[in-house]
Amino acid sequence: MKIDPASSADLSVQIASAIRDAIVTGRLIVDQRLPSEADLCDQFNVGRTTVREALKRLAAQSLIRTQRGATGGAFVNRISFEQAQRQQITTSTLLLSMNAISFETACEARFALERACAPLSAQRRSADHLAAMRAEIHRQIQPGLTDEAFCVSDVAFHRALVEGAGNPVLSYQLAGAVESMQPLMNMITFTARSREAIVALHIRIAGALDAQSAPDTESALSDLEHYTLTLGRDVMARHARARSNG
Amino acid sequence: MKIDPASSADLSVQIASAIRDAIVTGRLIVDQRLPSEADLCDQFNVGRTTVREALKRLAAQSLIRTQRGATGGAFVNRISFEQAQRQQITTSTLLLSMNAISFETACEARFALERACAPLSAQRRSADHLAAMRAEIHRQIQPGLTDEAFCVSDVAFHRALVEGAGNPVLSYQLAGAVESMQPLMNMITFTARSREAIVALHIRIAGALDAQSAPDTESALSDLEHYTLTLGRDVMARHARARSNG
DNA sequence: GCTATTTTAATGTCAGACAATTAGAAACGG
DNA sequence: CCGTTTCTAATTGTCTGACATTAAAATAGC
Repeated sequence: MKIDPASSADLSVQIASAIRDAIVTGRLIVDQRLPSEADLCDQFNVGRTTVREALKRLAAQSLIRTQRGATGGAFVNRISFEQAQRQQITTSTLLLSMNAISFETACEARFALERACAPLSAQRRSADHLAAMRAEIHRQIQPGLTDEAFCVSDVAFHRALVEGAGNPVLSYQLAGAVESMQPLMNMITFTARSREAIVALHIRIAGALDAQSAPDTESALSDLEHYTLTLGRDVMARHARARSNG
Repeated sequence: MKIDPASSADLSVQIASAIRDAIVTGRLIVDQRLPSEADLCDQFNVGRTTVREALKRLAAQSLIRTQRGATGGAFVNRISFEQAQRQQITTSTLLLSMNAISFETACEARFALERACAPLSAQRRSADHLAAMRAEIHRQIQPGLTDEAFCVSDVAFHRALVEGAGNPVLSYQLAGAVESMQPLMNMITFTARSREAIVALHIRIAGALDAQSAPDTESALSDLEHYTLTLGRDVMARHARARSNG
């Protein structure tokens, strides 16, 4: 592992890259201890500040974890699905909020991805998944439910659908994608009437999965997409009218 | 923005979280300049080292960028699709390589996701996308092509398919997912015979998209999935045999 | 042999200094 | 007055040395 002190790039960036590369290519393996900060200073011929900033960069990406104490140090971290998903969600959420993504585009992507797991979910969903979905449906018809709680329940419903596919990789990718689009979705405020329609579609989806019918699941999801899109357009139109009037 | 000096968590972690929160919730907006390091030291009542480590953590997530000089400082970064995707790919690649994901699981997820954009791609693909796919097919039948180059071309082919859907959000999610699974896919070494079969399926896919037929595209993709799975199983079996013999 | 204490090796934080970079202000020359 | 050069100031990047904190291991005491 070498760095180029003459390079214009910051030393801490170079060191972080060098170590990251060692991890990605497998030269450093999970749970292996990195040299101590002092050793790294010697190896790279830099001050401790610089080494530490490099390590913090890697820690921010969950590539390493650090431990204090006599037998402490920095260790290559086995990244978990949860950690990876959390990072993906913050990145994607910011990406979407900062880049003027239209509601139509987000909605289309979201349901396209979700439909991807419909056949698998229809085939494999367990009784537990169905029960989880129906529990969320039941929550969604409670009269006093706030908009926020409705949205949370909505996410939980769709997550159960995704989990039903029984593929952790798919769950990871889809749940992250769906969740990162949630803020955009949440711009829709739900009238009593629209909640009713959404719950009706949720019931259709749960029923289709219960019957293990992939086509019915997909068509119910498509209908939900179109309905969501309609709701979104209404909200946009109302906003536009409000802007031009006031 | 406040931190708790009594908390067990590292100060630099707390400070990074506080600033991250301000960015995610929109209290700090894109291109806005953060206070200088010295100001942040005063605000949080910590040393400069601590502030700097917090900023490096945020920089590692592409949440901020820093600039030296008189009017320099740390600025909220507008994260680009490319940046976000690069991060997602390194995270996902490590996640998969570190968590004993079976080839079957990865393969299933990969093609499920790719099939998600088949209908959109069939509907919207431009002549450019078709041309790009056919160019890759042409490259793939070159006799002297290395395995590596074949894989690269394969990724490019599928990326063109995904881009054909004309949805940047979908492209971002799918291209990242597909690319992060590539190392697993690359374990397959391609015989001349298997290349031929794969190219034939690529031709079918391109043809289906040319004809704007979503069902044909999906079925060709499914066949490619099954064929890839077969290849993968063969490789695994060979490896297992080699291990038990040697 | 068990418990309490000390040692030790590591990371976490601080303070102060200097280097490097960059924009803008000031000085200068035409 | 304008363009060029030089200086200045603000800011991040790096180094050094010190001390605080933590946690495991070695040691001492009983």
